[in-house]
Amino acid sequence: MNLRDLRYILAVAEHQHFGRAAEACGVSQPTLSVQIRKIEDLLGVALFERSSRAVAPTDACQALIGHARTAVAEADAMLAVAWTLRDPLAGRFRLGIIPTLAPYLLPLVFAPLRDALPALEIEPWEDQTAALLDRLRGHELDAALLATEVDGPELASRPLFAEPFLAALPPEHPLAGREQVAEAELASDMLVLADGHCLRDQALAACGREGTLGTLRAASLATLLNMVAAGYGTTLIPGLAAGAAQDGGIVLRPLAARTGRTVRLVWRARFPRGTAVDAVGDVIASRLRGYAEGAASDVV
Amino acid sequence: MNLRDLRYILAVAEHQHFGRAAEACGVSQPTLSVQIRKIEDLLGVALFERSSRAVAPTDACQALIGHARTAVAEADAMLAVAWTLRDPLAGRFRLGIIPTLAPYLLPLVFAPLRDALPALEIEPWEDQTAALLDRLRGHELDAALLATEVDGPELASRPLFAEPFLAALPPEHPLAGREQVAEAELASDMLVLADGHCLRDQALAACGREGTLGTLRAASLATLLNMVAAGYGTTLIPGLAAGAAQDGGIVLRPLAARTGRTVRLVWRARFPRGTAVDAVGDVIASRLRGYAEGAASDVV
DNA sequence: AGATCTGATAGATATCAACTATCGCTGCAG
DNA sequence: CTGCAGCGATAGTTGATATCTATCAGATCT
Repeated sequence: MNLRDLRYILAVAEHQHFGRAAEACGVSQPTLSVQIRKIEDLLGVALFERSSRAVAPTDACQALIGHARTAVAEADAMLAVAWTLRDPLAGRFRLGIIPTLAPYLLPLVFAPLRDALPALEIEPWEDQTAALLDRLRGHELDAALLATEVDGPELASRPLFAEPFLAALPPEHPLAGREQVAEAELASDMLVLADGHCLRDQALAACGREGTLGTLRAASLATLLNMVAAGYGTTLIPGLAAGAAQDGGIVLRPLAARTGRTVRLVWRARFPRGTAVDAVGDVIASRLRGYAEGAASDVV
Repeated sequence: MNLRDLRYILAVAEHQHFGRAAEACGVSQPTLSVQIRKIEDLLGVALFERSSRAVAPTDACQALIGHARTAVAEADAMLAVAWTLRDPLAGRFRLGIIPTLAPYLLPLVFAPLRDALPALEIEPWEDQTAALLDRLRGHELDAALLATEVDGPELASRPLFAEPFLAALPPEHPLAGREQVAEAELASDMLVLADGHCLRDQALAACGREGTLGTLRAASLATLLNMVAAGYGTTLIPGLAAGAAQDGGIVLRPLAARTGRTVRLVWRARFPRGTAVDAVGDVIASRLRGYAEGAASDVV
């Protein structure tokens, strides 16, 4: 049995006339005659009593037609819903963001995203890189903003913008007077984030350190900056966080080698809504265009 | 879009695996791949995200699958209901009966019909011939028991049994002493039913009269018999009414020429449930078999 | 009695879903 | 790191069938 068959039944029942029903269905009258006959054979019951002047639905038809109507209506509803879902730039878009990026990037891009993609309901999800990748692979996220490379055929990624690191120093620190700071000079008293933050590994790598110094494992950049402001050491922060850092009596200095990280958009290679991914990436990249070239502290 | 397509979608969504879904649908895996792709093109949205190890339904699929499930369930329900309607000897059967027959025939055939056709819900409808034929043509009756011939290609009929007429006389009537009465002898003082009763015309015809005598237009046989018992005249009653007539101080006599009427089952020639019509006719004819040959008054 | 309207039928055609065979990709294991 | 296995996609063919046009047969109306 076929949805088309059900539509034929409904049409004949409605018009009580094969010719007009056929016209309403956009087929020829013999088509309808043959198909109705086939359905009757299939169901084992006569649906219509034909005479030369009228077509009357049988009791059996009356009993069945409600189901037919519902089935057809549901199928039509499905098409209608699908039509509203056609726009790849509409609907929910779950976007993962790492914690060292979210508080500083989201305020920048949220309005541009809403303006450029009004139908796209972006749901940010903040977590560390590994957790985001797990959720991405598990179809719990549609894309993620990371600061690391990803490999494997399963995921695809695209760089959005470069984010330079800045040295964060207490005002009384010996290096605070410099115009710029060499990465290796921070190694001796640099404070870092807790395990799992990509920034932790990147900061350590930038200074040429492998292991860890001291026992502090800050859970957030805010904690780290407060510790620096209190004179417990130095740290290395991503450029977008400069605005937040300047409030608290901290000296920011560019790095001699302009070390930084690249913020990337990552998604499953097979994710069907590539258009939405591209659009989101475009908006963010365009908002941050020229950021790395300018002075980190005043472009934002 | 097709109900089969919807079943494919449901299968893939359930198994999250094209091969197993194909097996569940009884088709090959390429069939499923191609069809799912076609539906996706038709809907304009991706339903599944395929990777080499897993098949995951998209958000769009989640939004659509409820409709698909309902549509398929309704179609299945339709088939199930149709299966219960397959038996032509089941369901409602609206049977018209003329007033001069119903009170006497129904008590005879109701139990046999119920025993022979337990699933057939017979709904008797009592009215005069013309009204029954109207309802029959208007699909408001499935068949009717009449005592007249019907013609035209629209209706078909079948004789069930012959019903002889009897002369009903007041005990003091001159003819009451006879063994039998000649039809023409009743003409002078015969009382008849109101217009519209076929028995009225048949009684008049049997006595060779065309017009009407007197002003009485009895609405029922019971009225007529009471009038006869009261000595106002004679009448002619159908044989099956003999039982009712014998109670009331009336003399019944057979007619010399054995005049009578033939009770027929009438139905629309195109009525699809010919099996039910035949069965009902068989039961009634078999119950009344031999009736006309026996003595009218004691066979019943 | 002819005209007309109805649904049914016949035969041809084109669409399409199904199959088998095979490919390409991915992940695992020797 | 290289075959091996699993999975979905693709190609090409075949068979079923829904559809068409043309026509028939029955019934009603003028």
